[in-house]
Order: sequence, then C-alpha cells, then structure tokens
Amino acid sequence: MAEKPADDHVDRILAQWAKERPDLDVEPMGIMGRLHRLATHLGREVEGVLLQHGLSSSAFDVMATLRRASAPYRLSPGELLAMTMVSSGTMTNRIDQLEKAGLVERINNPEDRRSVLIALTDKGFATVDAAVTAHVENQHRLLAAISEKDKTEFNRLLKTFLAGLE
Amino acid sequence: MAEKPADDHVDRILAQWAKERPDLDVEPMGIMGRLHRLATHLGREVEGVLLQHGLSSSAFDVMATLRRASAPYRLSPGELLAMTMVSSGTMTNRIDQLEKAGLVERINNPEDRRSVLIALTDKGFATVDAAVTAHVENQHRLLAAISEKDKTEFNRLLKTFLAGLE
DNA sequence: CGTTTTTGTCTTGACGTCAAGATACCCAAT
DNA sequence: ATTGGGTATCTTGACGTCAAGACAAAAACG
Repeated sequence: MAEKPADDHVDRILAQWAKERPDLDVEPMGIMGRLHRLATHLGREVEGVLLQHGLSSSAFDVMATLRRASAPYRLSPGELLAMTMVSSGTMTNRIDQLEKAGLVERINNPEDRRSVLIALTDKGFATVDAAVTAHVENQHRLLAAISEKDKTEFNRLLKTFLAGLE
Repeated sequence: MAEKPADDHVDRILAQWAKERPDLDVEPMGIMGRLHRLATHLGREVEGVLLQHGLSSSAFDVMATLRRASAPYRLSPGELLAMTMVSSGTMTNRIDQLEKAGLVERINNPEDRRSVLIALTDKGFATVDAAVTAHVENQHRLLAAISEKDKTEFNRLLKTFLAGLE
C-alpha cells in the first residue's frame, strides 16, 4: 500500500480554485506553487547560516563566484554578471557593499580602462572559505530527509526542466 | 542507451568547486542550485503575464487569495498573512497599493475594532478573474515540455520535500 | 471591575532588486 | 587620424521585502 500523504497548503489552495473556478485546470499550479514555496523556505534556511558568517545570500553569491574562479580570484563585474542572474545595477551595488566591508577590492584593469577587476581580499578569502564550508554542511542537512534514490531523480527532473529555460 | 544530458550552468559551478575545494561534498548543491535558478526563471515568466493584467506577483498573491475565499471575498490582513508567507509590514504595504488602485477596500470589522476586512471590489474581482485565467494558461505553457509521468513524479517529490519544511 | 497579557494592524528604517539611461572607453572602418 | 557603433560599468529612481517596535483593542486574570 502506498501511504497517502496528507493535504498540504498547496492542496488546499487547489481545492479552493476547483470550487471557485471549476473551468480552470489548475493541475500545473500544484507544481509551480510547491516549487515556489520550497525555494522560498530553502532560501531562508540558507540565508540564516550565511548570515552567521556576515554574508547575505547576495554577498555570498559574488564571493563564491570569485572563490571558484581559481587564483588570483579576480573577475570583472561583467563576468560576475554573466554567472549570477542579476542586473548590472544590482552587481554594482553588491560590489560596493563588499568593498566597504573590505571583502573585495576594485583593481584597475590595465588591459581595458572601461573595465575593472574585482578581487577577493585575504579577509574575503577567509570569510568565503569558512562560509562555504558551513553552507555545504547546511545543504546536506536540508536534504538529509530525502532518500538517495529520490535525490537522484529530483536532480534529474530539475535539470531537465531547467534546460528548457536557460 | 540513456541520453547523456549536456553540462549546464550548475554542472560547471560544481566542477569549479570540486577543483577548488575537493574537501567538500557538493552533491546537494546541484539540487539546491537548480531549484533556486528554476524558481527564479519561472517567477520571471509568471510575472510577465500578470503584469499584462496590471498586477505584480505580490499583488496577484493577495488578490487570488481573496478570490479563492468564496463570496463575499473578504479576509482580514491576519488571515491573508497566514496564507502568503510574508511579514505583516509587507502585507500592509500590499494592501495599501491595492487599495490605491481601487482593487480592494478596507472595511471596518464590526466584531473586532482592532481588525479590518479586506474586500475585493467589483473591479478587483474582474481583474483577478481575468488574470488567473491567463496565469493558469501560462503555467500550462511553462510545463508543456515535461511528460505527464515526469510531472507526476516531480510533484510527488516536491510535496515530500516541502512537507519537511512547513 | 481593574490590570495584565495577548492579539491585530500599522509604522519606520534599512536593504536588495530592477529597468533605463548616463558615461567612458575600445575598436574597426574609413 | 576621425568617426561611429559597440562594450563595460555605474547612476538614478521606484519598488517590494523584512525586522523591530508602536499602538489600540480584546481577553484573561486576580
């Protein structure tokens, strides 16, 4: 016998729509709604751990991108932009904040005077390395309740779906 | 032979981490990263359609909650709050905007003078009904590329995962 | 009854985000 | 060399969000 999962928040929303707008086929709304709520919940969990290391999710995004880039941990704002799904104005703002905090510095790009290089400082390197360690540990915790098999399947579906969008 | 999906953005990030921080087991990051990106992409797609009806996602959230609530389509801010994952300040702000736009109105609650009821106006009702029709159609479009079987499985996994968080 | 405690809503101030446009510079074609 | 289109970054102004706390009214309590 398969267990019958209890109705959740999204099921109740779907039932309300079925009653109020029986003309609509709201089946896709189940997936979309759960995906949205899940991302919101997880985002908050992730943010909590990063804040313990003095980084917002946004700040971590930039720092981690620089850290992953190999020594000497420098990328232009444009390169950072291409990897982080935000607008150029947002990136400028993020860099400003990180620079004020002493975690990165702007270095003139000798090869192109329009451009600048964003470099991790020593303090930035130490901060992001500690943060990512805790972050990964936290991600393990958040996924601990899912079986290996389900994780594999979930990942496959996410990747397939995402491929159609980017 | 199973087809071998090409590396995506997230695969590249994982490969970078594997090189820079081989001590970390970044397997969960694949799921978390794809989930986050997927939610962001889909959120933008959804927003696009709703904006054509003059509603932001946030505004639609409130309007749809009222619409689902059955006639006479009235809920208190506290009830709206319980259904929408936002803070009380955010809800006040959302209601303010909707009231300015003539889509909802605040009505004194005769049974509790601390409280107030948020009611859909006729204009609000018409707006949200048109918006939700287009919204559901759009959701079908966004999920059209996924097979029925995968949709069922995806939904099951999302629900299971979400159950552990709310 | 009066006095707390709790509840429901709103206010405030700080952030993060975006779209649109400004600015400075590069580069290729003449 | 000069011009003109393309590129890289930053600026501006408008929103949406939250946490923390203010305020008024209801409920619970002694």
